[in-house]
Amino acid sequence: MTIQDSGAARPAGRPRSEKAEKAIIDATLDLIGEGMGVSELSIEAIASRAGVGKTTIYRRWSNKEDLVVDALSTLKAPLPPLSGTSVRDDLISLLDAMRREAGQARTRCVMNIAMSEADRYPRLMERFVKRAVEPRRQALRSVIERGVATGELRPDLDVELAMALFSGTMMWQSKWGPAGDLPADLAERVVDTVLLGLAGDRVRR
Amino acid sequence: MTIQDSGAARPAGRPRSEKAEKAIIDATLDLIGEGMGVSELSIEAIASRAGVGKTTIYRRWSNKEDLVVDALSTLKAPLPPLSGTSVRDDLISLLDAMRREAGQARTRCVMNIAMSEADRYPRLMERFVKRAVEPRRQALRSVIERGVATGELRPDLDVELAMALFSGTMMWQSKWGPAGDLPADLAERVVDTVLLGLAGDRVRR
DNA sequence: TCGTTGCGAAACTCAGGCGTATCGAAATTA
DNA sequence: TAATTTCGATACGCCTGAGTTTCGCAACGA
Repeated sequence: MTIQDSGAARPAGRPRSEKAEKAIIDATLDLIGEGMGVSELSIEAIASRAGVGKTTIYRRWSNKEDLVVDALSTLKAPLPPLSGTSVRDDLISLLDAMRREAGQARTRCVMNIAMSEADRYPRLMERFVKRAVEPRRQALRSVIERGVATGELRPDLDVELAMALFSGTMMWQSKWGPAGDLPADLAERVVDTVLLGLAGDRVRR
Repeated sequence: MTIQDSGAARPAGRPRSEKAEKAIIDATLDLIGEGMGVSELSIEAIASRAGVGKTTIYRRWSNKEDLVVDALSTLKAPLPPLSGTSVRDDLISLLDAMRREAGQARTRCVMNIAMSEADRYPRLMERFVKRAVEPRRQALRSVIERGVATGELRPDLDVELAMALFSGTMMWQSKWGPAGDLPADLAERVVDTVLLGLAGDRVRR
């Protein structure tokens, strides 16, 4: 029985530095947050930014894509708590979380990569979608389906189309809307506009 | 008075080949259409694809960005004719044009570049927005404003928000929607859903 | 015919980045 | 203390691609 016996036997030699590992991931996300695409990222720049030798990177990841996959996987997707009192309130909570995230440069840059480099790096996207996109999509779907069930939303509603309405509008605003932060009441205005419809009660088909 | 005196005096020597120029632009757009980002594009690949020497490129453009700016500037933005009979019909025409364009690989790749590389290549984007985005945006705005004026749309409608609703939804569908072509009736369904609202006549605020 | 300019092809220099190897120092186990 | 492994730093060979130069030929005006 040695002093250290937690789980697998610790191999001889100097242990790997967790600090270095974290610095590498952080440097990668930093550079992505400065607008670099995956192809512009260089291992040398990451090593330099992290204050680390290239060896330390290659000892852990065999190439750039593996590193980026891991780096993006660390991005959490903390969803806002939903009150559940009304569909309108929950939708506003979800969309307002999107609005706040769209104010962060890093989030915007990651979304850029997701939007444009999905075809070139399928492994990367697969994990990113599973980790970051799917939970949000599922939350939005649940709220909308509940609305249909409770009668707050039309019974014949196309749920997928409704999801595209909300997500697409917020995405569009963050990309092509007014520069700087999105207005604080944007989520509420989007939700009310979508729920009520552009025609108000003028159109009956 | 010489034989040739049309406008500026023709300089001595072999004239530049318009065919080569066209081949260079086409090759550039081809490569973009195959999913290449601006930074992945190489002058060598363009020259090779165009069947042209690098000299012939550098004689016309001083660097890659200038070439890409010119190449994207040649993309026309033919807007669909609008019947003007109803706002609903015109909206469907506009959105259906978006849907059809989203089916072309080249259009999707150009949009990818527009979405993700705007910050890195501001000159490129400035011209592209002016040439391709602005006309569509203006057409959509006109239709919506007309709808407000005629009473087909709510008088208190936020026009910019409405535009984001339509554009963002179509964009979202083309990027994250079902693989392959978008369904033929998508534009109509989006327009009717947005006009009527998700709540139907259930919500009065 | 002669001078000029454009053509494609090829060779060139230069910069940057990849992935590997080697170094002495540091951290750990035995 | 000895053996082992990682550390950051640095150098290395290699490749890609930018932008330039040179070459022999082609297309034009005079």
